[in-house]
Amino acid sequence: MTKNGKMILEIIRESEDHMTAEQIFMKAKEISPRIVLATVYNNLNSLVSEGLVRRIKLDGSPDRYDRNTRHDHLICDGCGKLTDIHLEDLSGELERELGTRVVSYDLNIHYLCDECRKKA
Amino acid sequence: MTKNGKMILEIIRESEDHMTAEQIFMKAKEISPRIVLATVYNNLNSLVSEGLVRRIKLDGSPDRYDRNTRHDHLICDGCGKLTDIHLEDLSGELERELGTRVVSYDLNIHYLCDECRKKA
DNA sequence: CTCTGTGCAAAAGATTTGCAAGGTG
DNA sequence: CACCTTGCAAATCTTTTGCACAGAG
Repeated sequence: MTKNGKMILEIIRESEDHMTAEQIFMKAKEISPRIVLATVYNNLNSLVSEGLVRRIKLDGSPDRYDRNTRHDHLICDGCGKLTDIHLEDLSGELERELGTRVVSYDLNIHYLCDECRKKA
Repeated sequence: MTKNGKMILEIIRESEDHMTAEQIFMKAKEISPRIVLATVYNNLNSLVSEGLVRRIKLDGSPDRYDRNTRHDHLICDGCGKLTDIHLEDLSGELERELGTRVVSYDLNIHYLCDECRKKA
């Protein structure tokens, strides 16, 4: 793994929230000012295909990147806030129901967070 | 609902597969040759926010549009094939676990289809 | 007559690519 | 020396927007 790759993985692992490529790029520039956005994208693509990083596709905003430990996502339909939750792994159950090997799955749950529920 | 809106909804409802905006545009042009891609996008956005159509975001290819009946998706990581499956509704279970009202959820299961499994 | 959807062209946003150069082994 | 990542700029692809007009109510 390259220096830039390591740095980007580290940035993602250390971050509390789910960063966009742009945000990762900003952080990376603090460390290595000559880095360029394309390099961040290249590395993100590698990290995703190696399975070290997870890409989250959202409606109406750029992709987010997340450390790849098994968990699910709670998405507020009001403000777009994205939160990690740790539900039990459904893979076994899904495999039984489907009768085929499951590589992985994405479970994104849409809800309204407290603030947005109050407003509505 | 407008004429174009109805037509586009009809195209999506009648289609077996999960079409891109471009493909919907092609079909729409057969019916109404002066229609323009932007109009298709506008209508798709309306249909999605009215909840009549579901938008599926994929990695590395344009969004797909799907009739909005509760179901889940099987995505082959080899060839990208997208299939509908009908698992039981998990909303109740999720609400119990999360202790909050669930608006909806997306469950996308990654696997390898028969052909891709043979190749691998 | 007014209002909203439409066609059109152009813009915007996100991501990818081609290429030359640089660093590492 | 050979290779692969990088920086850079430009391209690409998808989707959105501004505007003038047409058609429906």
